[in-house]
Amino acid sequence: MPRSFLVKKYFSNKKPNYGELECQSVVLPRHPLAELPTQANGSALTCYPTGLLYGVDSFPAAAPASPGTMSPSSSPLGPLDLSSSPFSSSGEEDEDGGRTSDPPSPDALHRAYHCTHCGKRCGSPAALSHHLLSHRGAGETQALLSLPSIQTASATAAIAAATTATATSPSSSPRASFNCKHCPKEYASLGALKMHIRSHTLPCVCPTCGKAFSRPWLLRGHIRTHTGERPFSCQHCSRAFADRSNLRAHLQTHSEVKKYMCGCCSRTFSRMSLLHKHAASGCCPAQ
DNA sequence: CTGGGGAAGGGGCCC
DNA sequence: TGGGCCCCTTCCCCA
Repeated sequence: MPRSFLVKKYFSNKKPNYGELECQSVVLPRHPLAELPTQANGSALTCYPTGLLYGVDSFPAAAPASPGTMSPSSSPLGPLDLSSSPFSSSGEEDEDGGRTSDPPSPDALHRAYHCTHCGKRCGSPAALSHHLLSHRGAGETQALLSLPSIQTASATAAIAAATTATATSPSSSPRASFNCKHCPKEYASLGALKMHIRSHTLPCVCPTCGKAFSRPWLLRGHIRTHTGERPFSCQHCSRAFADRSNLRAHLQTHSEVKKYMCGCCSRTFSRMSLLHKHAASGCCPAQ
């Protein structure tokens, strides 16, 4: 999920204050990515990823082309000021140190329309998206329909092979680029590419059920589904959650004014998915 | 149909 | 450079 348009680190503030979770306001990008076909469901991952078929991610790898860069003013789904929320812990706005999905500033948006490959300036996200296609060679868009079997035990070797074999410099790019061997994605750093490749090799295997994950912490979260551990408790009710993001979503249910607002009817929702459903149901037929 | 919970994916940042 | 953690987002399922 391209989220690079989210400038999360305006200043350093590593430790989150979960008392502020309820009063965060976020951008409500209504982007077509939500309608893109998704990858294999969970059941397909319950065994080693032998012979997995990976769908072609035809979406431009460069995040700025994501519709998420659209100007908030262009969307009916605008940010919502929740300063009046009854569960606001402090009443101060944006206390989270920029870790929210608040709309990027106009200046940031302006910068987002620059091609990360050649620096070309585009007038709109769509123009940038179209321009980015010019950087994509035919070979890059090949579908990986027959990914070689990769046992998790050899994941490290696979990563090494993939990175060394794919660290290339696109002919049209002024700087080094690292292309994934298994999908069309490309990254500016080797580390980012290696991180991505883990999503193909899935080196973290659950000892209980054998399900494989790309990151150790993903595996830890999964293990909680076996152990029943729920370390994230709601301060407003007795509920507890295994996942912090789920707690964050739950906290929205305690707020009278949810942070995802429909720009047409001003209804608010606790989750963006609910807002998307609402929009798709015909509230905003022009959108 | 809507709202909410559970589970998971993945990029970015910090150490 | 890599691990750990951050956050956001999505899908699925159920009430």
